[in-house]
Formats: sequence, C-alpha cells, structure tokens
Amino acid sequence: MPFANTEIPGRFQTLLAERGIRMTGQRRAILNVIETAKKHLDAGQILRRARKLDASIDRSTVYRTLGLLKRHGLIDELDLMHLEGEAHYYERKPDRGHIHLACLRCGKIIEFDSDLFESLKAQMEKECGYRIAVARLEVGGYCSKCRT
Amino acid sequence: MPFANTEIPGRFQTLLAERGIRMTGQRRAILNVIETAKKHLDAGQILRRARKLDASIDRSTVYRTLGLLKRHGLIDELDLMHLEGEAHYYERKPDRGHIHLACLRCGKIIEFDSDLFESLKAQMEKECGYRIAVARLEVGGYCSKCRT
DNA sequence: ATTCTGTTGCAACTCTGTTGCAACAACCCG
DNA sequence: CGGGTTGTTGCAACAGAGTTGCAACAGAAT
Ligand SMILES: [Mn+2]
Ligand SMILES: [Mn+2]
Ligand SMILES: [Zn+2]
Ligand SMILES: [Zn+2]
Repeated sequence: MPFANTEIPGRFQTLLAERGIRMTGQRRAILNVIETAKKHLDAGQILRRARKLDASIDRSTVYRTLGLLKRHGLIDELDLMHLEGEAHYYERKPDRGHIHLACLRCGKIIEFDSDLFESLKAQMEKECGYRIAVARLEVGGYCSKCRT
Repeated sequence: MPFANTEIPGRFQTLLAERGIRMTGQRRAILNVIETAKKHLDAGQILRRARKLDASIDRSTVYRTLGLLKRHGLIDELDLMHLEGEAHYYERKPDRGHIHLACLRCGKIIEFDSDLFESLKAQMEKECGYRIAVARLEVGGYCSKCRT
C-alpha cells in the first residue's frame, strides 16, 4: 500500500456491484478511504477519514463494511505485530501476496514480495490439502538502522 | 504444540533464572500451564488453568507474565485467524518455526513445517536487512473435509 | 532477620469490536 | 417516475481483551 498507485479508483464499487451488493453513500466513503490510503489504516483511522466525506458515519458501519470487504476477499486484515495497541490494520488485497516486516524499535513497516512465498503457499495447499483463502506472513525484527 | 512432548518441563524456569528473573509461585503456575499445554491457549484459558494451581492468580498477572515471556522470546503469540473472538493465542516458541493453517469453516488448526519457510526467512533477513525476532505465518482456508 | 526491589491483586479503566432495533434509503418493478 | 421490498444505517448499550496506578507483599541476597 505505501506503493501501488496502480489501482483503479472505484474498483471496489465495480466488484461489489457485480456481486449485487447494494451501494450506499457511507460505503462509497469508506471504500474511497481504503482505496486511496498510502499506509495501513486501522478501523479508527478509517472512521476519522471517512467522516470527512460523510460526517454522520458511525463506527459500527465501518466495522460492518470491513466485514463485508473481508468476506468478499477484497481486503486483508493485519496485526503488524500490534506494535501499538490491539487494533487490526487493513489494506487492499494485492494480486500477489506480500509479506510485512515491522521494526520492533522504530515501527517502520516494509513490504516484501517473494517467489519463495508463492511456492510455499503452493506447497501448503498440496501437502495439507487446504484450499487457502488468506495467507498472512508478518515478521517482527530490527531494521538496519535500529539494530543494537 | 498439539505435539512436541519433547520439552523439558521447567525449561522456562531455568532460562529465566539464567537471566536473573525473579521466580514466584504465580509465575511457576503460569509457566507450567504453558509448558504442558497440548493446544494453543488464550490468556483466559491460561488464567483458568493456572488458578487450579494457585487460586489467587489475577488476570493482570497472566498478562504481565505473557509480556515477560514474549520479551524474552520464549513464547509466540498467534491470531489463528481470530476464528472466535479477538483473543490471542500462545505457545512455546519451537526451535524451528512452524506455520499455522486454520480451517475457516470447522476451526481445525494444523501445523506445518517447511524448509521453504526457513529459506524464506533467510531471504528476508538478507534482502531487507532486518534481523528477524519473530516470524508468523498464519493461513486461513478450507480443509479437505470442509471444501464445498 | 533485614533490606531492597521487583511482583502481585485489586479495581478501575481503555480500547476494540459487536448487536438489537427502529428509522431509513437502495434498488427493482411496473 | 412513484411505491414496496429488503438490505443498510445510526444509535446506544454491550462484551471482551488487555492495561494501569497503587499499596501490600514476597523474592533474593546480604
Ligand atoms: Mn490480532
Ligand atoms: Mn503452533
Ligand atoms: Zn527500525
Ligand atoms: Zn474444516
């Protein structure tokens, strides 16, 4: 997310419409916040940003919409090692899964792509007989600047 | 954990003593619960079991002890896809990291070891310049019995 | 035994997320 | 375009997980 400006804005709306999901002003606001985010946001941050577009939006609507997007596989939910508090973070589900590394000292998050990760997912499906819906690899460590 | 009976009981106590950590009755009870657990436990379950050994233990002591063990790298914290509620789960940190697959329908958790996973961690350390302290790979999907 | 210091129980609290319900607004159909 | 159906919303109350300040307490070392 701190990357990928390759997203068509309104993508979520299209995908949800295709599946016959009713579109509302509140949902448009929330989708827009998530689609245009340049970093990982938690539910509280999404709420605050969405309220700038539609001041009446309630917390419960944000959670319900996040639930909807999760069920439809359009977003991923992350812990990011719960570096501050217990909130979960959200991001558009990328075409290709990526890994999150969090620095336990400075909090920097970096994202990482790897063919090895793709192979590993394939191996799990094959050897465990699971059909994978979501795979989260999150790493805590110390970035080059923070190593003691 | 649903496996690994290869642990020396009292291992945690030794490791903490070596690091000059004060040992108390409450801690002994909690460590004992975690060391002998045959499945992943959340803080509430750990509390209930620990109270059978020392009835006066408080919730906050469990959380403080879990924090201690996490800081010392003796346990891992897991989401297990938050299949029921928002609690986190705990297990002894194994010598070799393993992957958790959760079935989104029946809740079955399976654990999986892979050389690919070890290589991937090595690759991340090398390419990202992070020193990895903890790596969590958690997968949600559908087990062979639950596939539609 | 005494002292020092880290630990505990308690109670109150914060924060994240959920739910029942009545009012409301999309969307479909004619 | 209305008008009805049904999914969605705000609200307010709730539930659950985890945290904190503090006074009493208990390890460990002398
Ligand atoms: Mn979590
Ligand atoms: Mn495990
Ligand atoms: Zn750092
Ligand atoms: Zn299953």
